[in-house]
Amino acid sequence: MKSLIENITAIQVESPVDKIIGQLKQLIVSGQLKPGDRLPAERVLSERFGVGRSYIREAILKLEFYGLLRTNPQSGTYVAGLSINVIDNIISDIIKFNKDDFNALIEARYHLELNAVKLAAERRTCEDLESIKSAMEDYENKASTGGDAVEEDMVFHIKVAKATKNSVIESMILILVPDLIKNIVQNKICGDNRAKTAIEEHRMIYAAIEAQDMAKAEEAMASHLDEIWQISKAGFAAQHIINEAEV
Amino acid sequence: MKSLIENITAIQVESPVDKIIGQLKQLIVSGQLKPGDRLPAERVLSERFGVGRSYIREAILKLEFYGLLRTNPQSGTYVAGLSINVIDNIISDIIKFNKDDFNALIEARYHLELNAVKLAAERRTCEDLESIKSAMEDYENKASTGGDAVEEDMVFHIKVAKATKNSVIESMILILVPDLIKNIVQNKICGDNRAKTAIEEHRMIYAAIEAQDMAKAEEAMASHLDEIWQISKAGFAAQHIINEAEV
DNA sequence: ACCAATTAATTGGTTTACCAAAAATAAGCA
DNA sequence: TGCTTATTTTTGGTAAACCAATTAATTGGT
Repeated sequence: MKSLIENITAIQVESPVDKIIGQLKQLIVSGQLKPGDRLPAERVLSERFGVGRSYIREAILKLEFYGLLRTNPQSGTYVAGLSINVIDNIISDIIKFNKDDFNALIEARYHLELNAVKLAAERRTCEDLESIKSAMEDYENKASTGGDAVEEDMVFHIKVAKATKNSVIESMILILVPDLIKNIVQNKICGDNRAKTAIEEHRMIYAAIEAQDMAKAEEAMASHLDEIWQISKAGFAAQHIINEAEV
Repeated sequence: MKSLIENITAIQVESPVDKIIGQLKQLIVSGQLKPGDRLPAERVLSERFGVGRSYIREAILKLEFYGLLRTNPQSGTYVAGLSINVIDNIISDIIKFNKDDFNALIEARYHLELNAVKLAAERRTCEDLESIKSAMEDYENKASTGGDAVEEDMVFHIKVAKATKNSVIESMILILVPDLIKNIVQNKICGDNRAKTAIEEHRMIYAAIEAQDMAKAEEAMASHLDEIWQISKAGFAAQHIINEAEV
């Protein structure tokens, strides 16, 4: 049964936009399109790649987000003035950017939040403190009534991220949050014991941020995340065993 | 003159998709659209918001990237099963996610790369070592001939990121790279002296990764980035002064 | 031969129309 | 009455058409 599923999923063709992105990459690495050049008109690309213009625009949009293209209305779309080597490297990863690797996800979160909590402790305003405390209490109320307070937990962490006053770090954590939630509920990390200890850990983190003690904040966050990480790894292993059994 | 420019830039209206995202947010926070619900059909939303369907699709695409929506072909688009609080928080930040805050950008990069280099030192394979060394030599060749080797520098850091074996961290660094380059060339961080010292710093980093010495790798990277950071801050201040003078 | 102004062609922005697949509904049979 | 099977409607996927603005070309005058 497992092999059947694998065959099916293996068939799935890469999305049209990724194919287009790959083609554009080829144009660039082959030298037909140099950095700084203007791209052919969207209509031309559409015809050349044998695909609707919608997909061309979608691909351009994606590459624009990564800073590889810059489009001037009524003028044209231009390749960034980066070296071919850089463009090549980045495009290759855009195509395969997925957050499905749970281990990588948890690990990235771990490092990000450790840095975030330190900055938060250093820079938090009184308003930050208020909103963090409020989120913490929401979590405690939900957790003490027995429900899984995964979302409330995440709000707590989001509020901490906001206190960093660094919009880039905040955005990165925000990007990971939905996938983290998916991971946590999937591996059933939220048990009664866990909720109790998490409440204590949150309070430790909050206290450290309030005291603006960066070292203590980092330590508290590390122990908080470490536990989640361990459970996640165990859950992942268990899931793996189940999958193996299906073969 | 400054005030004139400011007035012009202040007029810029938010893009249609951001407006749509804001509307969708309103639908959700107002309770008309609950987590898990299916969104109205794209055509309906298009008519309701008085805008073309392309924009609706674009907005959905963006929200999908952040994990807030999930669209099943030929079935419908669904709101993620997250609490309204979480969704509200995330959407608010999607609209204003820009990497134009150079201080935040450099700072985020600093922390990301410090973590990355540690992981790279721990996990690098022989192939990683090869590609890092190759990138390093490319940089040295370019820098020693006098040219600004900003891109080559970035390739070096990208290769280090690849060695972390963490696709999430790698992708995050990749997202920042183009903006980092923009910042560096804008602030003219690349001088002759700088290139010389950077070569030495790169070699230190490489040596630490080769020796799999995590602590040393972190230290080397920190001193490397610290210098860039200082110059960047100085450049930013100088730019600020220039802008002020224009008033 | 050179410059200015007007026209023609091309651009990305935006909307609309068309398509196959999936769901929901209705009809027909047991 | 209950279940299966057509059929219709609705869905997102895809392509094409229309628009205003910009740019290039051409024309006319000097």
